[in-house]
Amino acid sequence: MNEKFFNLSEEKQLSIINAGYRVFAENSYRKSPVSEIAAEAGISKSLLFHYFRNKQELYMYLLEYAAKTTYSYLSDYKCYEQQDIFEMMLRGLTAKINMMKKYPDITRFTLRAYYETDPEVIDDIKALIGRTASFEVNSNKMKIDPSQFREGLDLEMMYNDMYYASEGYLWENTRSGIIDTDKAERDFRRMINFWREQYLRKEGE
Amino acid sequence: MNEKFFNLSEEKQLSIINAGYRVFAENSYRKSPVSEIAAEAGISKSLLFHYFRNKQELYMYLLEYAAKTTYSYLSDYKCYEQQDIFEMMLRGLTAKINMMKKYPDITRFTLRAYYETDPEVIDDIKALIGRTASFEVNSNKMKIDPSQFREGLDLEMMYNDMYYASEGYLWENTRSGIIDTDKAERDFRRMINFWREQYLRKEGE
DNA sequence: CTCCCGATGACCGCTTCGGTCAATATCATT
DNA sequence: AATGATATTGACCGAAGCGGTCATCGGGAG
Repeated sequence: MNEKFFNLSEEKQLSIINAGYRVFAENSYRKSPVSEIAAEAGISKSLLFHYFRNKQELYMYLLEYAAKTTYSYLSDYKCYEQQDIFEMMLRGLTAKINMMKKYPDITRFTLRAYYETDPEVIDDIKALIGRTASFEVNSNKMKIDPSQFREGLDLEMMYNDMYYASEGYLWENTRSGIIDTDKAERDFRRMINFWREQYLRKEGE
Repeated sequence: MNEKFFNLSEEKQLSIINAGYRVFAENSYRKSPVSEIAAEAGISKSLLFHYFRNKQELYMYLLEYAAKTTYSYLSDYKCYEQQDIFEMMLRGLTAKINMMKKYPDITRFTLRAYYETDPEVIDDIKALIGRTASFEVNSNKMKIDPSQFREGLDLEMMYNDMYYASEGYLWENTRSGIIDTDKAERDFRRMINFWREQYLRKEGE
């Protein structure tokens, strides 16, 4: 790819990147027109092909950028260093929300990439997945002290409930395209407090 | 549309309908090729155009069929007649799961239709939504007796939690295309029992 | 043998796509 | 103002894919 892309203002770069995420998130790789990305980014198709040799290169740049970005957000918010599972949850969700503030469609893009089957990109995608997947697994490695929770609580079910509810909320509020990130953050805080109230052992029990 | 379509065996009709749901669920209306639907249904494109005058008519048939099917499943399982909120939840989810057994992509299709913007179909879609939306609203009309729940429980949060967790589970297990419906039903039962345990007032409290 | 009809492959005109390129607009330097 | 280098574009191309049509095929009933 052309190094001149990095000389662009961050704003311009962002508008291209986010246009790419939007279009590739909504259509399969093959049916995502480069022209639509260029138009949405406010530049001509020719110029876009000036920065990226072809469609495949553009796509792969976006994919790798997404992986790097996701990892850096997760690191910045110290999601996996928490011992308190609620705190971990909150940080993870806050990280995600803040990432979506800057890259509204990056999550949908990544997800669609995960299931992409086009022969032009599938090999590279799988390679990248294999290279990055190892980070996410250790979310289950947490050693949590059962004594802090209510008696008889099924911890696995608790985790499932919280995980699925978060995913469900995000999905429900993402699929229309735009999400009110501030409201989402407030809702998450409320939700996690609710879970604390529900699952944690009460004083004197 | 051509009445001869209804003379086909149910199996053949199903294969056409489900092929349509799959393709229209994965691409926007405009980018969904009729040829792909025909191929997946195991018939020629010409024959498909023999049953449906054009793409628009095929789409609208699928959409109305989806609305009718959804309504009939929800009715059959008596989802909205329940007084117990957990029972209502279970029935609603069971209905959905069983519908997906027969029509694996109908939910994704309906959802995508909801956000479709193509001028060729948008007016008809909105008309149909306006005609059918009135059914779904009354899920909130339930009069539930707060005394059966744990003291101080935020009922709205409880409902949100259950709703989003269900959506999250379905989404997480649907997006790959195939869902193990039997496992999903077992998981839902487990989940709802977990919620009962969590939210309901215990004996002697 | 023939009539009928379910079913198809070949085909058409049109649009859209990825990608190129010559030409223009922009701007700093002299 | 002239020059040259760079940023940016619109017009264009060949190929592919699209929705939709139609002449034709094949097989079962009479």
